[in-house]
Amino acid sequence: MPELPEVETTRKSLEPLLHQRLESVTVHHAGLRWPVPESIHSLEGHSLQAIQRRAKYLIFQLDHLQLLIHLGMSGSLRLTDPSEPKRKHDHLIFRFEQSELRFHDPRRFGCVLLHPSPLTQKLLGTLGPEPLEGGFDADHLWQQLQRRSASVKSVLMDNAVVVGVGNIYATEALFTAGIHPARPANTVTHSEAQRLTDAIRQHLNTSIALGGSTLKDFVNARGENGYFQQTLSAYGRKGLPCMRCQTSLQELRIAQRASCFCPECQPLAIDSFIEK
DNA sequence: CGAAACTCCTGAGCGC
DNA sequence: TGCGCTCAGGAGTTTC
Repeated sequence: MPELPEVETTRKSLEPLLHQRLESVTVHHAGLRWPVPESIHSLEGHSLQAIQRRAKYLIFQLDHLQLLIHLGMSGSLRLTDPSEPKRKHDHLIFRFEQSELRFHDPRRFGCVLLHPSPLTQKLLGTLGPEPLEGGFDADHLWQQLQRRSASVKSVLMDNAVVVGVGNIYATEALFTAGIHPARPANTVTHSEAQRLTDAIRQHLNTSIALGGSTLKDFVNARGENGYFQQTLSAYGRKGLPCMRCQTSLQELRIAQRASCFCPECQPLAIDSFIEK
């Protein structure tokens, strides 16, 4: 699933398209998260000037027009030779001068939209700060956590608080910071918020440095797990020994999402963490 | 306003 | 070999 590091890696990998002219757009399946607009064809004939990322959105600047793409749960963008046969779930094909860009998304949770529009302005307008930029720090996070009684994990995953922290990074950051995922957000101390902030940045930066290795679904030609998956300490490790204390990891469902944690390293009871 | 449930979708994994 | 089931989950929408 594309997390922020995968989206950033995708952005960088598409730089060969810069300054190429978009010859045509072919829509094979318009039924994404929102319908692909007919006006997508207005991009034809324009040249790609820049590719930016905001949260998990990619924004393609084509002269004065902007294309907004979100990869959802299962989306990917691939540069291919035009002679390569279309794969199942290749929903859009952007034909540039030198190569083709194909939007592939089996689950169709992604979207391809022209920006700005009322919808895209709403989508981008409610986003919180980027986790790797200056607007995100312990003060900001702590203030946001203070006003919420929901679990700290669900607040971390709220895009209005900070963008780009999905289930994997929230799970890992909470483990690293030693905070139980079900802790009410407003019980998190400022120093814990500092640890969380540091852990979120650390995990995102590490993953970007590894090229945003695909996580759960990735298996290489020899059937081995992806490298980044082997660096995970908590996500998907229910029943396995904690890498710190060997205690068996447990799993909760928080806001409909699997949440693994170490009951020793991430205590929930108040007296447990006050002693430390 | 916040919180929690619900929704979209397909492929993988499993039991039979 | 294949059927039916469950699960995975980003994030907008709905309901309270």
